[in-house]
Amino acid sequence: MNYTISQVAKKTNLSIYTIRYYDKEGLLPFIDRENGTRVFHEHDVDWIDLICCLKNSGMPIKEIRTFINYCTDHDAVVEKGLEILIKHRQNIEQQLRDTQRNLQTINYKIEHLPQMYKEKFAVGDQRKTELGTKTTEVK
Amino acid sequence: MNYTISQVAKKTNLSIYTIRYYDKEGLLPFIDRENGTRVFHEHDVDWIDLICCLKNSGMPIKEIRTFINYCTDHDAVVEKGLEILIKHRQNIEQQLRDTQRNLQTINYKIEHLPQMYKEKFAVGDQRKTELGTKTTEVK
DNA sequence: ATATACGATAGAGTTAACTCTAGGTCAATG
DNA sequence: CATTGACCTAGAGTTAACTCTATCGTATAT
Repeated sequence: MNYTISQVAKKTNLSIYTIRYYDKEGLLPFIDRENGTRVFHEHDVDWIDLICCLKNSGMPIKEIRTFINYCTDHDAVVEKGLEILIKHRQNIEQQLRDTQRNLQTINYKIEHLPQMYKEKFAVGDQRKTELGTKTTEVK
Repeated sequence: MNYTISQVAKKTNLSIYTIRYYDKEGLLPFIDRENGTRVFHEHDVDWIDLICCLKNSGMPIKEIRTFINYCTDHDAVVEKGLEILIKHRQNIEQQLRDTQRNLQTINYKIEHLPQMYKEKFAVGDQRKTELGTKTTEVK
């Protein structure tokens, strides 16, 4: 089964612009052409899915191109490509930890926002800056 | 205890440029000045930490400004600010799921890369594209 | 035969988030 | 009193990743 660029756009949730941009940037050197028109095969979509995973997890286009080059270069082949994926997996694992920490932080901040507000911005009987709160508030 | 901009830069791992940029963008309307020079207090660093958490978890500068404006605006105050944080927490929870999915995907792709390579790029007794494997290939 | 639709390219424009440069103030030091 | 170092602003420059425009080619439908 073959696909046109607009069909692949739908399947991958990329815009047609983006797919052509990726091709221009050397991410899709394996796509066939018929009279200049791109022809996508089933397996191409698997590769594009991989590219999307790398992009979604923050790998820059240039590095994705390096990865694809390794994969299409018959000397380096899979080993070098695998090396990149395995290294990138560590990034994703780090992202996971970072996001978990962000979640903890925001939970803490949600709890403490009223107090942070009071300490810095509250007006009324107290002064506006923490000079005023220093009387009631101890660090 | 007061801090200069370069001390805050070290504490927060932001560059001096970035801190001034954030100020320019209205993220730090609460910073005091002495003869034009910024003076940072302890509580300011708490607020900058919150800003960093929001930024690290993908909130755009404009939205962070909106949040800060709510917090410094004595009419809207905490409720509106809390609303934004609570809504943003959902984004972070989504990021967590997305990252977990990315991790699964990359694990799968690491396992299957050799096969993906064979299917699309392998040479030898077979042709280079899948045209060879289907003999002629019909649309 | 012309309009419509879809494909293509080259290259310009956009956006976010910095990052840096030029030029200036001010306080302490030799 | 000149130099050094840290601060300031305005505004220009950078980078990544799109996103769009202009223009063209081809095929099908009316």
